[in-house]
Formats: sequence, structure tokens, C-alpha cells
Amino acid sequence: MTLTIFDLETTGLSPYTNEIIQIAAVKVKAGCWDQVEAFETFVRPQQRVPGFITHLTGITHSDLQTAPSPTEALMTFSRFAGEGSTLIAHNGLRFDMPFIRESCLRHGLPVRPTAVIDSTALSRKLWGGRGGHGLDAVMARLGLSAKGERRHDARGDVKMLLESVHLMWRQLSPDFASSPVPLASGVIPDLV
DNA sequence: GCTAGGCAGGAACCCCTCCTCCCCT
Repeated sequence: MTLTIFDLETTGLSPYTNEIIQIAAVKVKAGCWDQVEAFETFVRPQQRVPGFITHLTGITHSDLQTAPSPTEALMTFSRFAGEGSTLIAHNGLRFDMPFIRESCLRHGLPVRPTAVIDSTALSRKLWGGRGGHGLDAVMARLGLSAKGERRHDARGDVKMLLESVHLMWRQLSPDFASSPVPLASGVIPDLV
């Protein structure tokens, strides 16, 4: 089972009014967690990056002026994920996948279906209603630290998410043969 | 000083609808 674990930074919380400004992803085969392919890109938005987003992510408007367009960045991400891999993001069903779907719609990109795992579901399955399921809470329960990676930089967040998913998956399905939680569905750009 | 939208999942209830909270940037 090939997994594409990814994270987005955006100009805000709304997939309808905000834009993607960074995509980072790592691709692994479940069970071969040390053989990792990595991908990351900034994305040039049409609106200015709000000050509080720069404060949160460290990404400034000028960082993005020479970045790929949303269409280019999304297509490159889709090619990186390839055919048949399962996408994983933290709160991905409520945040990352709607952002990709709406961004494709806005830029007229045809889409294809993809399997999705929301890693908050792994946390809920392991720990139920206790203690919250945000990435910081998950990492704290797993004894993981940021180890110098910057939180809210997609490149750092995706590494932390990879570690977290690996450890949660190992506890739930030690043989890594199948997903410990039901697969959901989403869309990414079609490969044309 | 500036910070918003919507889903999933639960509750109550009888299978839908409503509601609240989480979680992401």
C-alpha cells in the first residue's frame, strides 16, 4: 500500500475564499517507512498573504512571487502522488482535501478520485475521546518532538506527520497489510 | 490590532435533522 502523506499551508481556513501557498508531501510504502520520496513547493497566490499567516507559517508574500502557479503546483503534486496511492493528511477530510477540490474547480482542472485517510481518525481509533487529536496532542502522546523542525511549515509538518502516522499505524495494524481505518475518498488533479 | 468556514460525529430518535465541537491555516 503506497501512502502519500501531505500537508498544505494556505492563506486562511476557508477553501472557498483562501488559497494554497505551500504543498509538502512524502511518499512511502506502508511497512517501509525509511524509504521516503519527498516533494515540496511554494504556490503563487492571487491575493496577498495576510500578516497573521506570515507570522504563523514564516511564509511572506515575496517568498511566493516566483513560485509555480496553483495549476502547475497541483499538477506536480498529483504526478508525485501517482496512480493508486492513498493520500494522508491531518484533518485532511475537513481541510486539505476540500482545499485541493476547490482549487481544482477554481482553476478549471479536471479531477480524478483518490483514496484518503484522515490521520485524526487513527488518533481517535487509538485514544477515543481523550485528550484531543490535534497534531501537537498526537505527537505529545507518542513521545515525539519537533526536533528543530518548524511547525506550520509544510516541510516540517509533513515529516512530523509521517512519524506520527507510522507509530499510530504500527499500534493499530502491526503487519501494515491494510489500513486500520476505513478509506475515505477525495479528488486530486487528473493526470493528462 | 488584525483571525474565519465547514466537516464529522454525536445526540436524539427512528433515519433523518439538528447541534456542537474539533481541527486545519
